[in-house]
Amino acid sequence: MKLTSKGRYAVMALVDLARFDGINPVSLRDISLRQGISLDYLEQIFSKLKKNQIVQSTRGTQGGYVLSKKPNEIKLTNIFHAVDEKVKTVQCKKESKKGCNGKATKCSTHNLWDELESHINSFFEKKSLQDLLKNNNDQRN
Amino acid sequence: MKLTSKGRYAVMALVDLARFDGINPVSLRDISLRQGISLDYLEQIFSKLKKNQIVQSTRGTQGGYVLSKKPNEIKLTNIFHAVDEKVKTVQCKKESKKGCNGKATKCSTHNLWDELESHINSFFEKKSLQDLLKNNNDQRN
DNA sequence: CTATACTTGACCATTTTAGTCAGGTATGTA
DNA sequence: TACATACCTGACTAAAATGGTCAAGTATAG
Repeated sequence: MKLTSKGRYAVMALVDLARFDGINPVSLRDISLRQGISLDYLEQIFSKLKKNQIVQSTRGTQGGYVLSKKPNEIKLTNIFHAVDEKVKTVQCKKESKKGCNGKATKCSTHNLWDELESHINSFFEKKSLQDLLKNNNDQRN
Repeated sequence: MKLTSKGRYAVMALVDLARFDGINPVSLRDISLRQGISLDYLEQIFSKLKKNQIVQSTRGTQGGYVLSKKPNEIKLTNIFHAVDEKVKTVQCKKESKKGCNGKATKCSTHNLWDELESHINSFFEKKSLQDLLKNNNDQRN
């Protein structure tokens, strides 16, 4: 099991965005430099965040991104969901109504993954961007 | 995030092993047929399970595998650990004592993954093979 | 002695990941 | 209006992980 970088980068970038929120929107270039994430990759990620109404963009000189909501209203679930970071436990290849993999019954581990998914999702439901900010006030880059 | 098949197969095979535990050890060939898992792949998996003292093997005709402990003593943690199924949250590429990725401080998501790991592991700590058997008494293949 | 079963290690096709690259479009400012 | 800045889109790709296969054994019960 693993978490991919895309989800981690999304969270890092949003924390950065929240922290440097001010008069002007924050440009991806700045985030790229501060967080050490490729600009091109950030654009891919922010494109998805925008589609999911987590951030808003302003074009033109001095443009950039702003959070759509307050940090405490943005749950990690929202972020991961936005960047297609799925908590996908290994599914049975062919799942029918009755069973898995062409068998007549469900495989013995079927319920297990369902439970695990709930368990993990509940973790991400509880955590908001605000929670991460609290722990990192002293970190400016 | 995802769980790989190896861990799932290991659990499925052990559930099968526990269920068909009898006078003779259970051969991998039987498990392979019942669970629809490639024999060669099962051998890889059981080699690791054996090294971690989760199963014991008997060679020769009518040989096979047996659980080393009772089903309620085998936690899922043990199984996943044995087959190298790590709950690896994405680590920072270069983590030093003070910071990540060559920076002076820890990255903003660092603690998050640690917490998540604990959260997931606690789930696997609670579940034993016995728990899975209970839910699947009616499933004979 | 031989069939069965475990053991080991090399190998590989496919998929996913983590980006890069190229070529846009939109807009604030001078 | 020009132009620099910033967002936007989609195609492409090297490297790693995944999910196995294949070959060649060794050990032992009967």
